[in-house]
Amino acid sequence: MADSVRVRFAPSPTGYMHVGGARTALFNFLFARRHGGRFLLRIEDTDRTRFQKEAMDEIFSSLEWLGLEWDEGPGREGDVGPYVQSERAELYQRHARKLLESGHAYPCFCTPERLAAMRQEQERARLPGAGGYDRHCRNIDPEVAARRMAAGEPFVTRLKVPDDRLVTFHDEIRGDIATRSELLDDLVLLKSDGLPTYHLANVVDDHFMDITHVLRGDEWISSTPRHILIYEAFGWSLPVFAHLPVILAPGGGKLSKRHGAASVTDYRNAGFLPEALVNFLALLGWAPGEDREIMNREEMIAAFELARVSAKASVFDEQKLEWMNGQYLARRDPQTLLEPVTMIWREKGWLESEAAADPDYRLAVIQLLQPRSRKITELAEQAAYFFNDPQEYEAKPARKHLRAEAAPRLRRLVEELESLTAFSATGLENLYRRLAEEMALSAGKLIHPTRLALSGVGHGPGLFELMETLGRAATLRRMRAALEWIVTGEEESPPESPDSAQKGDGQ
RNA sequence: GGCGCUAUCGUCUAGGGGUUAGGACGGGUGAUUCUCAGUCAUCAAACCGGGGUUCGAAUCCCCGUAGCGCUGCCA
Repeated sequence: MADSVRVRFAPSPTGYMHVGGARTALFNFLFARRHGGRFLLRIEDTDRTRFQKEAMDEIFSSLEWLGLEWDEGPGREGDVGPYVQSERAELYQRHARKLLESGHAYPCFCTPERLAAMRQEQERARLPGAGGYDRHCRNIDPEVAARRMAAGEPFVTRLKVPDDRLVTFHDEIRGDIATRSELLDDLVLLKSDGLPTYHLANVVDDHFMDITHVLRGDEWISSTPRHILIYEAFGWSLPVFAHLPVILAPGGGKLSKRHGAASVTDYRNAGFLPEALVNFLALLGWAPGEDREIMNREEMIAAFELARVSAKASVFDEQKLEWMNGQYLARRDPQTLLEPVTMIWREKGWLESEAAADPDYRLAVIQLLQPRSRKITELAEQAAYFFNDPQEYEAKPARKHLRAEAAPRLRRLVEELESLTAFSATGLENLYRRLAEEMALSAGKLIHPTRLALSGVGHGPGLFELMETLGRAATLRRMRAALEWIVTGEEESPPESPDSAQKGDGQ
């Protein structure tokens, strides 16, 4: 199985785990599974100044939450580890030395100051086609260079980029891409701190980790010719390349925290389900070709093809994500929602009552709200009246349904409800229908005032299910309170906005 | 500035020389119903511009324009 597929996701632990990164990881994962290959995780932490421990933890927890299990990587050692680049420094140094010895690279003693001045000068002169390192150290006499190195003078190792070469490679998504080598400058392979740059580490690792397909963000397209030159310098064979399109924010531009949510953690906290986020991300830049949208993991794996990945950047449409999340939320086993939703309720301090302590009660509430919520947070927030009697009534429906004429009807309902034997959804519905007929009213004239009395808002689950869940005691208590409110004529008081109960995004 | 990548409804996309240019989200309308959500039905909504190739171009080629990326001892 020497030539079976091996792909990797190689994030750098320098910040939060962006959904774009998650999508790259997902495509790698799907591709590996599709071909019965291996999905590796490699941590690219060669920039010590930008390294963040929390970022590393976030990479792990985000991938785990999304269910993107890596076959090899930190915590799951394979034959080609370690999988953290800072632990492989010696390997890169050895290979940089090889290139120095073979004449493919040379030491560069230029100071950061000189390089900055050089760049400034280039900028000023606006040299067409130039730019990049000016090869100042490329032709230092080898003897001199060796002496300076031995003397401990700091240096970096640079690749000796050949002149006048056409560097070509095939991208599985975009086709053939060609670049003239003289447009590439002599890039740094090994930094003066002894750690490799991304370019060197990436090539060396992909080679020794037997990576067969490099699927990465398209910001790497212009680096790929450099990487190819490095492969050639070592005499190594090339992996297959495929550059994935980027994910943009709605206005265009990078999706960042400024747009609200950008990281996997943000979406998790906002109440999204991992399977919904995965499904949504999969469809950003890829389409199975049939008009399918909702797909589980196995279906996505079975259908995934690189040839069907788009080359075009796509905009992250949160509304569609919400719709998709709602689809998954409605179909979720309510039992699996109990824990996350309870957590939110507990934070809100809604679980004080005896009824709320009962998991069966909470489960019933979840089932009632499930089909009318798009996010876990939204579901949780909608449940306020299941735990506390309404303190006020939504103004608009209250004006309509809690008028003076509703009072006698509510009074009658209270009487009947006190003695109703079957306090169940069907029993309640029968009662309401019967009374409506008896009183020569439409059922709505009874239903709406009751809903207001019980929930304080004009929308929500079916009234009879609501009553059954709330139970007789709470139902009667709330109806009497509403009656009191009507009688004491408080109707002018609540100047609250008609839809103040909306607006549901978790904080 | 240089180099590169990209370009179908507002958004995600299907299609790839001859199609009523299809689906989904969002929006409109209607049905169901006690409200909301859901569901179902239905409507509006697109081939960036200009040249070329061709009997015929959204599709192939070129140019332009726009967006994005790279141009670091960052990844």
